[in-house]
Amino acid sequence: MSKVVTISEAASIAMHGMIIIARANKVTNVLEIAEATLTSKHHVAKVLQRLVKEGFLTSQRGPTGGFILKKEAKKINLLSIYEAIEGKIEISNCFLDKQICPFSMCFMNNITLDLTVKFKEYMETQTLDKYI
Amino acid sequence: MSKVVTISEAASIAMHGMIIIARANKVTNVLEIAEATLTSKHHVAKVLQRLVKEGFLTSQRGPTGGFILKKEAKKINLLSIYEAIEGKIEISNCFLDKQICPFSMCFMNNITLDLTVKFKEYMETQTLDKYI
DNA sequence: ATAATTTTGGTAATTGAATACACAAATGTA
DNA sequence: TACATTTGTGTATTCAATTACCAAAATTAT
Repeated sequence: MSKVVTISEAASIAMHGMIIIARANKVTNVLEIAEATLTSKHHVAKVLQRLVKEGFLTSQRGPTGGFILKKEAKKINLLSIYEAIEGKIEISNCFLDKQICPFSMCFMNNITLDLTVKFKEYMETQTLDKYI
Repeated sequence: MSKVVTISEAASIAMHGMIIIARANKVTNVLEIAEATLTSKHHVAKVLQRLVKEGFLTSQRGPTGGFILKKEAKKINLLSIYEAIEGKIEISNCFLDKQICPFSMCFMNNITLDLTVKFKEYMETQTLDKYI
């Protein structure tokens, strides 16, 4: 079994985690998110740290500590979360990063490009408030 | 820079290689394909061997040896080549392989599934004779 | 103050893909 | 027959990305 459309666990934790926090509407900690997403708390911690640095979350240490949205749910879309973790999605060039494609017109570019653009467009429409 | 639609070098070599062989319409060896695809001959060798075992190519050892299509170009599509290398493409289940998605209706399944199906459908229409 | 809790940040371990290598087997050519 | 060439097979190494772990810093509550 293979996959063409791939999303790392990190990106998944980021997006699911942001939705969980948006829904909770209160300070939520690593453990709660790890349990809700069925992933390791270590990985969740690392991803949430990143989201803090990127300005998506505010963190609070100590007992009763955790994370809370820094911006309105309506103003955060899934694409921005995804790209905060993975880096900007590439929408051009050879899908294998060859400088010179051995074929004058690469047979694959069309389909991979097309699907990537569709993905980006969809993700951009998905704001967090749609999942509350 | 990140990617959502990913294709391994192995799968790329397989598809490009099959097109090169189809175009050449004669016995073609590892080195010729490695040079045309700008990849390592070791990797090419490994991939072509797989294609022989999977019934896509016939191999010929010794000087003047190499590989040639086993079936008509018209009867080979890119999807079958891709899946011969990567395994069948998964078109269902949670994109993170969780048995239980933490959300009643996973927000991601729709888009990843949709794109994967589009990819499969497109690749199935692409027979080798279209690239000769 | 002390203890418990939680984030933070650095490092380690794991995984999988890609690449490299060596030698055996087959085949064509001189 | 001897030699050069090419595939076949197995293994080993390298490399990058992902995931896991651990100790330090911060904060709250008792």
